Amino acid sequence: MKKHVKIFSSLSDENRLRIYLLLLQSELCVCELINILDMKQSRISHSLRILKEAKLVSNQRRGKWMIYSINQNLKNDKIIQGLKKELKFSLHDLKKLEKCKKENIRGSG
Amino acid sequence: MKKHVKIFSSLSDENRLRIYLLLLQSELCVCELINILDMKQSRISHSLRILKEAKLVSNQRRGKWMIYSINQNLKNDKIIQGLKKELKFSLHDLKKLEKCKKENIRGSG
DNA sequence: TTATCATATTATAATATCATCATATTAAAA
DNA sequence: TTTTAATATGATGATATTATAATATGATAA
Repeated sequence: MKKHVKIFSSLSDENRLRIYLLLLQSELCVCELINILDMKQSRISHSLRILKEAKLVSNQRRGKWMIYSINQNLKNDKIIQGLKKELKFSLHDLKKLEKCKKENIRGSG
Repeated sequence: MKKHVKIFSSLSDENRLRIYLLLLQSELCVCELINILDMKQSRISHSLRILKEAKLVSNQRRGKWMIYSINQNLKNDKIIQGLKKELKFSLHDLKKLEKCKKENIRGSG
C-alpha cells in the first residue's frame, strides 16, 4: 500500500507523468529530456529523482550520459499495466521525441 | 492526462487510499468512516471532498446521512481496474468495516 | 420552533512541495 | 592536469497541502 501511495504521489505531477510516459516509449538521457520538454536541467533531475525513489524508473551511466529507463520490476503491476493502456501520449511530446532521436542530440555538443 | 494527474494526486495519501479501498467494498456514510478509520470528522470530510473532486467517488444524501460510494463513471478506466486487482485491502480496515456493519452504528446514536 | 445529530465549510498554523539559482560531482576531452 | 559537458544536489522563496478547531448548514426529532 505504502509503495503504491508513493507511486501515485510521484505521478501526481504533470511533468513527472510526461517524463514517465516518454520513458515508456524509449530510454532517454537527461539532456534529451531537457530538449523534449524544454525545462531546466535541475527541474528534470529533481523529477527523475522522485520517479526513481518511487521505483518507477532506474538509471545507468553510459559514458558521459545518465540513461533513464522504465523500471522492469513493475512489469507485472496491474496499475502500471493499466496506466500504459489508459494514458494517451502527448502528440507534441512524441514528435519532439522522434525529432530528438533523429537529430541525435545526445553528444552533438 | 490532467484527469489522471488529479486521480493520482487524490490517491497519493494513505488515508484517502484507505477510504477509496473501503468504498470499493461497500458504500459508507461519513460516521461509518469515522468509526472504521478512527479519524476526526473534518478530516474524513475533507478527504472525501478531494476524492470527489477527482471524480473517484460520488455522494448522495439519504435522510440524515451522506452516503459515499465509488463513482461508476470510471468503471472502464484501466488504471482503476488495475488498482482493484493490485491493491490488497488492509485486514484491519476490513474487520472494522464488518464490525461496523454488524453493529449497525449508523443511526445508533 | 428548538434541540440534536450528521456533515460541510472555514480559518489557521504547521508542514510539504515546487521551480529556480548556485554549486558540486563525475567523466571525458584537450 | 586543467577544461568542459552532463548531471546531481542543496538552499531558498513561493505556493500548496495538511490536520485541527471552530463554526455553519441541513435534516430530523422532540
